[in-house]
Amino acid sequence: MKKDLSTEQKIKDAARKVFMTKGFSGCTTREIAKSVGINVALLNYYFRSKGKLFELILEAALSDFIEGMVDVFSRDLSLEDKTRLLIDKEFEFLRKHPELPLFIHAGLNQESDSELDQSNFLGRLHQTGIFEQCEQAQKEGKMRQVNMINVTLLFMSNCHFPIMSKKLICGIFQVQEKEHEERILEHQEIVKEMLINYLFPNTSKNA
Amino acid sequence: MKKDLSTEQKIKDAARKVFMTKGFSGCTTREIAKSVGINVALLNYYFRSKGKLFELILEAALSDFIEGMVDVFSRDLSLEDKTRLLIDKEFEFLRKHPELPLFIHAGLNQESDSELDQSNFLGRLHQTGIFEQCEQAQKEGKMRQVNMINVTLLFMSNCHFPIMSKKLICGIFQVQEKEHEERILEHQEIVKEMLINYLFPNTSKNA
DNA sequence: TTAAAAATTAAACAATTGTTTAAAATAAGT
DNA sequence: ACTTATTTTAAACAATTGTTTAATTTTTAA
Repeated sequence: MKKDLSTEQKIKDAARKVFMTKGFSGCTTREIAKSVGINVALLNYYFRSKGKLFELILEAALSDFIEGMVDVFSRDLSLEDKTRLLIDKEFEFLRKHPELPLFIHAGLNQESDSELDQSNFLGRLHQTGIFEQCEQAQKEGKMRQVNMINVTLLFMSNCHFPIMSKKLICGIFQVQEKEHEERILEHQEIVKEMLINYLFPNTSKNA
Repeated sequence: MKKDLSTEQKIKDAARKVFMTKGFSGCTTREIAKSVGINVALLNYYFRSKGKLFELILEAALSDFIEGMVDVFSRDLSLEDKTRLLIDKEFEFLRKHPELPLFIHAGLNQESDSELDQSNFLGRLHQTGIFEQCEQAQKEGKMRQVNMINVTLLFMSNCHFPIMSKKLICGIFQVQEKEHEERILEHQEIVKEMLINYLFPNTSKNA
């Protein structure tokens, strides 16, 4: 149905999959090459080194995640609706890419110093006007007075952590994958209600 | 002042530090041995292999974390007070061991199948009577009807994630360590209020 | 003191690592 | 058709990996 991608893209796809599940030092260049069906040397021909390839994948993963936020923030919606939509979209996205959050955090710790600033993710977020919208709502007393970093932490904590802690939760509570999925589904609703209630206390006193 | 520990313990301590910051496949046995000041072979003399040593450290890390919860749950306090105390203790603990959450999650993913059940963490939690206390409170309408897995997720998400996402947050928002610490300090209060309000909606309508 | 046990080391092991070199195959351009 | 780039490979490179063996030092105990 698909296929016939360029060799360069096929390597990227394979590297993404392998790096995601095993981490940078948890896999070998030969492993990646083998999963594409090419020679190891070709990997260094397209990308200069294992490290360079990894940075590329990590950067793309981070971008994917940020763009998801930008997409929601750019819409013409109330803050409450944006919050709800963002949480729903994020859970939906993470269900398809559950290994992403752990990969990003482990990956950032791998790199000596995060060259994360050059991507200008903050700029991308600013462009959406989300910060002004929050500032305005806070001025009008519609939104709780909370720093935007803390707002981001609230959102990310409650969306990302439940997904990335699957093994821990299943291990501690001795439940199977099936029940975990149900709990996550319910958690999605819990998080929406809790965050909306906390961030916009006046407008949503009736649950 | 201290020192004079057994060689076995010194290896464990060094391994913990190295594994925590670099992960299992991100470091070498020689690196650990060197940081203790011993020969590589001695590491395999006390612990049979790198993998065995790692499992030991991971197990201990998980235990540390669970025991913190058990300690709080075992006290004679109301659920609200236990929640507040648990969050405070957890943030305090994580400030001292910020690399712990990421280490645990990455470590669990490293292992083929989590032999996490044999530790009987669930049993340790049950012994504290926390589940009965919650069940009782939920029956009396004092606590929101939420599955204990979801309660745990709420607690862990909001305590662990803010700490483990330090590099990501500092990278995106272009802030230094100092400001991040301030945000975390504030976040601790935010999480306490938000969780208390959500889990015990009737008793704490006045913030 | 001396013999057995435990702790520690140096050296070697085979396997694997990321990367490079030089040759071969394929594609493109004329 | 022929020459030149481009893509791909096989092989080798030196370095590093976890682990083991055998010898040596240190401790224990009789």
